[in-house]
Amino acid sequence: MPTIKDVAKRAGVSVTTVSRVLNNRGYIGETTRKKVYKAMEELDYQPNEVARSLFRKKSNIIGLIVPTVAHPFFGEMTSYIETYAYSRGYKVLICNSQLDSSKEQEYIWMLRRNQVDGIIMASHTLDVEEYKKLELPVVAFDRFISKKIPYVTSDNYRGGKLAVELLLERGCTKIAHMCGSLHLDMLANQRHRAFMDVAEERKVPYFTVETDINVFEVKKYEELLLDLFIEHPEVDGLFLNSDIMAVAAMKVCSKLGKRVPEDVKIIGYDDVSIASLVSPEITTIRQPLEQMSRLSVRLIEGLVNKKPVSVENCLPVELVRRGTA
Amino acid sequence: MPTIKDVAKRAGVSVTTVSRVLNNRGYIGETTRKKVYKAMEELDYQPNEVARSLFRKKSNIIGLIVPTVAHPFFGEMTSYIETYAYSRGYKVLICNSQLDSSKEQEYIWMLRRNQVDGIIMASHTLDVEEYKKLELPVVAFDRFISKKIPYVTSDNYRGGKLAVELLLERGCTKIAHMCGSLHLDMLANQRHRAFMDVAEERKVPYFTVETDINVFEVKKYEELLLDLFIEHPEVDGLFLNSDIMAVAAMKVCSKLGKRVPEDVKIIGYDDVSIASLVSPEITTIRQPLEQMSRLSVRLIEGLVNKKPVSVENCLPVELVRRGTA
DNA sequence: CAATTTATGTCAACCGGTTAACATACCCGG
DNA sequence: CCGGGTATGTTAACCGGTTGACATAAATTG
Repeated sequence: MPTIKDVAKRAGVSVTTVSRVLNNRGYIGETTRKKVYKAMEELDYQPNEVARSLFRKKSNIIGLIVPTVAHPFFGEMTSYIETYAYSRGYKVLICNSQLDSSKEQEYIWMLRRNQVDGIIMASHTLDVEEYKKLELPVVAFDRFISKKIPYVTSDNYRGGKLAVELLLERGCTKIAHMCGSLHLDMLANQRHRAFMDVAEERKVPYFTVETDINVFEVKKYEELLLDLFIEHPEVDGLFLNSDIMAVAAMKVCSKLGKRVPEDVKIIGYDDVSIASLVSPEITTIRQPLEQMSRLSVRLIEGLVNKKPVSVENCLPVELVRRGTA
Repeated sequence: MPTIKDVAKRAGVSVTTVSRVLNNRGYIGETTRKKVYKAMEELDYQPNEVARSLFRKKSNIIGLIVPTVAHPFFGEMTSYIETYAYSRGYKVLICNSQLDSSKEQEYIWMLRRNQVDGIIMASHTLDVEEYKKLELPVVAFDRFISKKIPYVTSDNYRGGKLAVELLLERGCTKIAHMCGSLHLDMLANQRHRAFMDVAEERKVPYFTVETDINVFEVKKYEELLLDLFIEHPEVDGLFLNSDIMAVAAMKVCSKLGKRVPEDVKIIGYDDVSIASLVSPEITTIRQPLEQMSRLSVRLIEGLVNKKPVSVENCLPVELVRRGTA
């Protein structure tokens, strides 16, 4: 790998001059500039960003911790985040925590050792205190940690409300909500809050199916839903916390000979691309994932540049009526 | 952020001693070691990996270029790669090229500037020459570039063969294959080769549906398949190059009132998790994605450590019989 | 023509570690 | 008591850039 010295030698100028060309500072003559560019080209030179990062104390790298990028929601989110971050001059180090808190802690340490400029946390299994200790810019995705740590979310309560209301509007009389662990302190739990509030207010019997703490195992979804229908065959409305769960629900219904939406109405969440790909298409609550992703990056940028940023960033959700409810 | 100097001062030892503790080299007394660890803990010190990378000329970062991590196949792959890489001491910088060659080129430059130890390329839209120029360790995913560049793939020809043979075994009389651009020089194109070979040998009429060069747009899949059925309503067997396409195919069939598998048999490819989640479950050709991912990382490691590695790495595929064929 | 402005160079320090070379000193065993 | 292993320190160079201070000289400008 050629270094700046090689470039200087080849162009017949000093290292300082090359650096000045590279960073566009100070006076540089046109001919010199051309000479330097030519030398760079001939040597196929590219500045060593590691050296630059060291000096500048800025790596232009964002750490992104997700449960797993294999889950379509986080896959899409990661794609949006990386694409936008790149357009802003940032690179993304990806971390799959599997919702395992010791892994999450290790990743945080690793990111710190690697001098990332900030961390977007879409997995939070640690105690609040651990996050507060971080002197790094941190943006939480879908979780409130403290008044100091900005977070991005969408209107989960409203999402939950819209979902149940749709089920009731469609005439459901016994409904269930399947969600992730309610022990993890995530704002997504507000969907369940809304679900219960509305169900109770309308005096509709309801059930809750909580998945394991550390699981995106789709097989598990099926089992749990099967159990639900075995215990409560009269359930005729299902609110699922993700579209993936909704797909699983459709399968379980089909297995049990229940027609969707005739016998059972199903409403998912997120509006990932698979939701509109299956048949019937899944009625769902759409989170503005692209906007949320971009906003996360902008918040990190704001923190990095010591600009004031708003702590609470809640974007609206939208009911997408399709075939399953 | 505390530096090694702060630790030295606090522990009352020299910087060299701290470094020796950190790197476990030379003689260190037990009491000194303890003092140093204690100081590190008290200061919450972590060594600056940027500085270390600079000195060692090794970043322990792998660049991963995929078309988009939003596609389940690449999402799952990325998850496997990152998890395995992390267990081997590597971090992963993720790049979504969108199958856009100028973006791909930019990402390659970026990765080089950032001194990654190697690149796993699962998107290759550039001319072969561009890749050969790279002095970096590169592993290609599903593409043969040159005898110098190791690649990981699975037995695409066999996969294609298994797929068509299954369709024929199931009695299909008019079949079609939907695949990505055949202009991108990917080993996945061998599936189409096999498809045609078998169809011709068995004298079964067949059609090819080629998607656009730069697309994972699922809407497009539907349109193309709809067009296919409008032009050739007698098609009764569909081989799709991904499970996502297969899901789209099921939807199109359902729209047209064709039952799967009774009227149309469908076989997908990859066996991503969604394949066994929809109903009916998708019959598919399984690529050993986890093994392929791990192998890619090991190849990078081998190249980094100047160990001899085999150029051709083709893993077996497997027919997974499920509900759609 | 003097004063600026422009253009470039030299030199050294710095970012935060790592490492080789060399010095010193203690402890232990033969 | 000498020699070698153990333990630690000092110093300086290095990784590949960046930057400020300062010097020099040519080109512009008023």
